[in-house]
Amino acid sequence: MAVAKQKTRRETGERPIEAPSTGQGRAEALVAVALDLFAARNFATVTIKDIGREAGANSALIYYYFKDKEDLFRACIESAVEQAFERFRVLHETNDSPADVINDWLDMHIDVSDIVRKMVKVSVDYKNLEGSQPSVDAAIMRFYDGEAAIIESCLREGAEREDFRAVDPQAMAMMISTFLDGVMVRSIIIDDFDLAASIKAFRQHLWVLLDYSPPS
Amino acid sequence: MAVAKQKTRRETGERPIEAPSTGQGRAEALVAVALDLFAARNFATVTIKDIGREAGANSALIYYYFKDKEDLFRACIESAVEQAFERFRVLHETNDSPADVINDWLDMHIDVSDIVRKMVKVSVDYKNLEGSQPSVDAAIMRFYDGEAAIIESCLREGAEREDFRAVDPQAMAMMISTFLDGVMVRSIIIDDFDLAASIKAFRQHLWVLLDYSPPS
DNA sequence: GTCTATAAAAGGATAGAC
DNA sequence: GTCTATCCTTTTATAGAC
Repeated sequence: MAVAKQKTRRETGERPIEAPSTGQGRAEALVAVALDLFAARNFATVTIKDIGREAGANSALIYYYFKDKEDLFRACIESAVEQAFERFRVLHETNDSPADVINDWLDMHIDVSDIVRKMVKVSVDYKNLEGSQPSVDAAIMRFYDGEAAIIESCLREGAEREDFRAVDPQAMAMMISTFLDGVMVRSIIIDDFDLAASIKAFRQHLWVLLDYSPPS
Repeated sequence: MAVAKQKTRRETGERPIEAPSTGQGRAEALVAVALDLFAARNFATVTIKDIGREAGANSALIYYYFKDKEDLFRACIESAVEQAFERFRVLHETNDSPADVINDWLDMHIDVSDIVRKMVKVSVDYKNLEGSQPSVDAAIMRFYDGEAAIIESCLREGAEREDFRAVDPQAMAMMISTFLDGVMVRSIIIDDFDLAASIKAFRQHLWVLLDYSPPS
């Protein structure tokens, strides 16, 4: 079969990612561990026992906190969206100029690319499950819609302030976020893909499109 | 488990995708069927029996033509790359202007998006298998390198002919193909994503970057 | 809450008939 | 070449002790 299989901690001598928690917080710890595994492999290849082992708990315990494997997976997706979105929210609350927000935004995709990559990976994987759960679909769309809304508002405000050329904000926002998704897949497919360089080059092109001269 | 499971043809009343071939061509037919299934779901969730059923053959027959499931999967990836690349090659041989080639290129991603999408999906999935097969890695890289080479040569030639503004061809080619990858993931993740509109909007932005006025 | 033990099912792979 | 039958392993999920 040769599906990549997680080695036991005993085999590798590694410590578990999180100190084994008990009681309160255990569910969250399981979700954190499972998300990492699901993102690194996928729903089908990660076993309940892998998750239990990595979390320092017995696999049967998972069924105490979650209905079944899919229920845990849903919790993972929602957690990933939540994490990624939280970063965005913080960014959006700063009162920087539109150009600064877009800058930070792109930087964020460099700095915390692993969170966004996990989100993309797990979202794709989710489409392999039958019976899309409304709550999960909603979570994924909340991420994408939220992303679009933030970029769009920057583009609008930038145009009003005459920092940017006036463009169709919706189309431009779509292009930006689609490109960022592309960066994430590339970094999955191609081992030595230079994510940071790719995003930085894109930024330059974006400024040209917006007719914006960044302060050197 | 509730992983999306292919219904039998008997259950759905559907006909098999290809008329069941025998002898010569059987391996190719198996690859074609398997590629569709692997792209629609993924390596782990598609079973040998699913493939046999859909191909109108007994699952044991697969082991006559292929060493194991992974061997078949490799053949699928190579087939997907081959198909996608073949389209590219034909395009590149036409003697249109650089702008025309880029235009056709983008159009091609609209027209045969399913082939490219399959390639992206399967390439991502491939990373979940342990022990990357050099031949598969080579096939995937051949696709991406080939893509980059074609776009780059268009950009260079366009700049020479002064159709385009002179830009860093490598960086620009990378941006274009990364965006196209982004379009493919989006169309996987978001059900009602308008792939054609997204690529068309991108084309307009691209012309701005290249300072090119397309003939209306 | 957490563990041990195990039931129940599914899937990859093979032997051997035709 | 293609099929039938089946072995063996893995994996999800549960029952029940602690």
